[in-house]
Amino acid sequence: MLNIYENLNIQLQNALARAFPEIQGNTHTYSEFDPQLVPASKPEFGDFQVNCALKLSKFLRQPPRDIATAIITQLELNKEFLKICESPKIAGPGFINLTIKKQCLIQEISRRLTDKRLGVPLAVSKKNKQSNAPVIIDFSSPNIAKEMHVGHLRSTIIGDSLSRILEFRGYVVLRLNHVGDWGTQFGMLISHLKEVAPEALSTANAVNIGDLVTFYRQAKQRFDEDKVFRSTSRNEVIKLQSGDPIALKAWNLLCAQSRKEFEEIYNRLDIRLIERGESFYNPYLEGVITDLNSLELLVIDDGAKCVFLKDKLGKDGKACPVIVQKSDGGFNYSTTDLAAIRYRFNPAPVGDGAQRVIYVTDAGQANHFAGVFEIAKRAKWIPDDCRIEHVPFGLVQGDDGKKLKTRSGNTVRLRDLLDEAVERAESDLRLRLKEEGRKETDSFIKHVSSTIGIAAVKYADLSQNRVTNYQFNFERMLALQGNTAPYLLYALVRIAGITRKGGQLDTQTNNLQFQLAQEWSLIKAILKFDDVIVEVEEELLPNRLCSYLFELSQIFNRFYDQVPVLKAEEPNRSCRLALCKLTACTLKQGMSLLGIPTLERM
RNA sequence: GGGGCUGUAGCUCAGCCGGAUAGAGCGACGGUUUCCUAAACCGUAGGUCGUGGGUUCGAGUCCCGCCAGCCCCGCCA
Repeated sequence: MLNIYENLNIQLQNALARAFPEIQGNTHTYSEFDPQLVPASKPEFGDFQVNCALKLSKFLRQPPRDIATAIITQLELNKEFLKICESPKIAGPGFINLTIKKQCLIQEISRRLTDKRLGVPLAVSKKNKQSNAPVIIDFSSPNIAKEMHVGHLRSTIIGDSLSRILEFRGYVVLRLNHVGDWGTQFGMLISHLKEVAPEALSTANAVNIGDLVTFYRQAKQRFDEDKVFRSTSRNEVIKLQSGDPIALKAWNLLCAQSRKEFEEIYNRLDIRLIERGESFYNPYLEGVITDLNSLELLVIDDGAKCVFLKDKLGKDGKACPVIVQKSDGGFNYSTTDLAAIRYRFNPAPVGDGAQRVIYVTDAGQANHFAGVFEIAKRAKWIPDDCRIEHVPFGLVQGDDGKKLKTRSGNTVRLRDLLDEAVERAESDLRLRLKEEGRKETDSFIKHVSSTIGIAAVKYADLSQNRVTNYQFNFERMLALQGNTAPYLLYALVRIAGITRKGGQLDTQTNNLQFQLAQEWSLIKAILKFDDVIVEVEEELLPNRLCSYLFELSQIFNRFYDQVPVLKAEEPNRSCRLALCKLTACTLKQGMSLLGIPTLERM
């Protein structure tokens, strides 16, 4: 109901200005002009409430209820307002409760029945020239030569959903996979392989990903324990970064091997990404240093080139440094991230010309990003009308509240985690079929259980506010009831059932009419979709979309349970079918923005 | 030592620009099926919003102190 909200808001601003002209001339009272129009906190209060009378009371030196009365008087003089809204009511200490006219809601519903975007407007960029400027979402970002593990789950799922939401709003979204393909750890892997498995560095497919992981672990251990190995590794990185052909070939082979593994997971999750690893920014690293140097931001400390942060204080009360070039001449992740920021905001052809850059990484990197963003801002690499944001998320924990591990204490591989979700979904389904005496084909069972399993993993993650740690639990996410993917999928299955039993969802919409409370609450829930999408775009919190879809499903299930559709008399039958259709479209669209496909039967 | 995040029902969590009597789900307890998939629906019980101050007409929400947990803090990413 975005359009209704905006319309009402303007009417209220006008009413306020007419009722109290004295607040108009006051320069510092922008907030007093705000009618504070918000959705009603409870259904009894109507659809919207206006909270400003209480706030204005002090400024105007009048009781809140008098102020509310004056606003209402002005509103009721306005024909435009009377078309939309029932007569406003003053409640409590001075709230104004607004109820939208039923005819107006019906109009909105019939408009939506023919609107593929379900009321969600396309975003209009503030600047015309920027309308094609991409939004960059940097997410997933696994490391080459490692398998994807549970640590990549949240970034991948949340980043994908945010991408889908911004794409739906009409932005050009660049989904960048900033894979770790360039750091010191890479040098140590190559050094180690040179000794133990040189064929891996010259022959394609000589080692599989599992072996690579083992080699990586060994290399890491040597790196931590052996000084000599540490310095050969660092040399190896420098060789690579300066374009040594042998090192480059080895590197390419390792990347190709890992890429196969990643692609498999992304295909299962139905996630598209453009791989643009850290190595991509290699040609731009030097430029970062020269730029920072010419801006006089660089300080050489202990042999390393650093930028000292303004606000943050380090250990001894001194400013906190960010190292951008190590004493051995090598660059590190801060340098890469700075080069990436510069490139992403810089106009083409040597940049992406982005309007907004979003990083979906764990909350542990908050300090790092705060530092890097500060430097980029001081270097003026971020245009004033552009945004850069770190979208942090908490740890994935097990039931014990600690970082999720396997029983043997290893990190959980993402592929194993997905396998288990699907297996559990399948055994639930088979048990259910047996109990109900249903017979289904194997391909049906496979399809349904893999859809449910993956959906459950995604939904469980997305439905929680991302900033808190997330307790991973198969039973809970696959539960047949509650705020889970299966519950939402089931609501859609019920609607599909109505279609199968002869309900034509595409019925005439000229003369919609509704009487029952269950119908009206469904209507109001459907109409909130656009508000939710716009809110998620701004706040980057997909859990708000999940809550909405859950509520919509609950309200629909109540409607389905208490109100007959197919057996109703006309015109109720057609009108109810229209609501079913809109519910289905809204749920499907919402789920697809979460990256979750839906089912006809389950 | 410095910084960040978190603390809300037995459990897992929502809570939007500060607004009316703090909400869900699970679990517990009780009910509903000649009817479109009961993977559903209806009802009951359950709270000192970590804690102490402050700001405000009004604080779970903002500010300050304290307690607890997790994370980060110069050559890993």
